[in-house]
Amino acid sequence: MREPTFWILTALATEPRHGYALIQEADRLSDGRVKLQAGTLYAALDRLVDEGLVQPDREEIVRGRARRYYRLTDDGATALDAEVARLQAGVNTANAQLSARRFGLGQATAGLVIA
Amino acid sequence: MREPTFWILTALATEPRHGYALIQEADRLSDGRVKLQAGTLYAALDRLVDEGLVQPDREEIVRGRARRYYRLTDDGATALDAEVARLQAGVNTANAQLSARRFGLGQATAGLVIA
DNA sequence: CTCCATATAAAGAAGATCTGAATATAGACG
DNA sequence: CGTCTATATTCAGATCTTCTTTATATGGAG
Repeated sequence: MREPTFWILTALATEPRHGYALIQEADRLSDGRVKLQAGTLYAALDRLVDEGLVQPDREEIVRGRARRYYRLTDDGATALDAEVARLQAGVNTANAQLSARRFGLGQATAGLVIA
Repeated sequence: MREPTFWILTALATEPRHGYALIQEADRLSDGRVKLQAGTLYAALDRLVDEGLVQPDREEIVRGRARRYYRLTDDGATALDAEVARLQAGVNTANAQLSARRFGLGQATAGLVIA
């Protein structure tokens, strides 16, 4: 699962949202780090609907513009759960490796003497 | 950063390794979940050297075959560190969203009465 | 003698994302 | 009154990484 997809599912986890709202929610949830591109978003939504991770929810017309709402399916929540576990495992492994690296290189600290 | 790249940097964090050893190390570190493809690996190594995250270390000839070792640069370690922090932030956010979802849906537990 | 593990390389396809532009309307600002 | 910005979706084309497949080479196991 790629990052934009991950953030779309994450943003949809709490409640149904329409495309444009997802762009803002991903931005908010990530403290401004994730800027979903419109092209990426709508293509990903179509794909996620095909895969059954997301479902069309309802459609509203606000100020002449259609808002198409999507919601996370149970399969989608399960997939996001699995992805989170996978990512956490990778993060833990990388942290352990980086710690070992620092241990190997930072030999000065091992010889630190309290004077 | 994509996953194969992430695992290459993670596997290189502790000591220099050659390509084939990286395939095995990524497999081991991920408990068999990550199978680096040879095509992916060697292409990624070239790219990472270009980007300065990895450096050629030394070359050995074992049983007529060349082993080209690579090691993680300080920039590479910094990049992996940053990636780990980024991933952890995403994981935390997704977990919070998934918890909120469960809270919203699993209303039965809120009304649980000790009889 | 063939199969398997070791070790790297390179070409072509696949697939998600990115870039940029198009379309449409309401409200704000000057 | 006209322009700019925010809202909202769509599409075409490019990019980039990864995947697949194939090729090459050799030592050891069966």
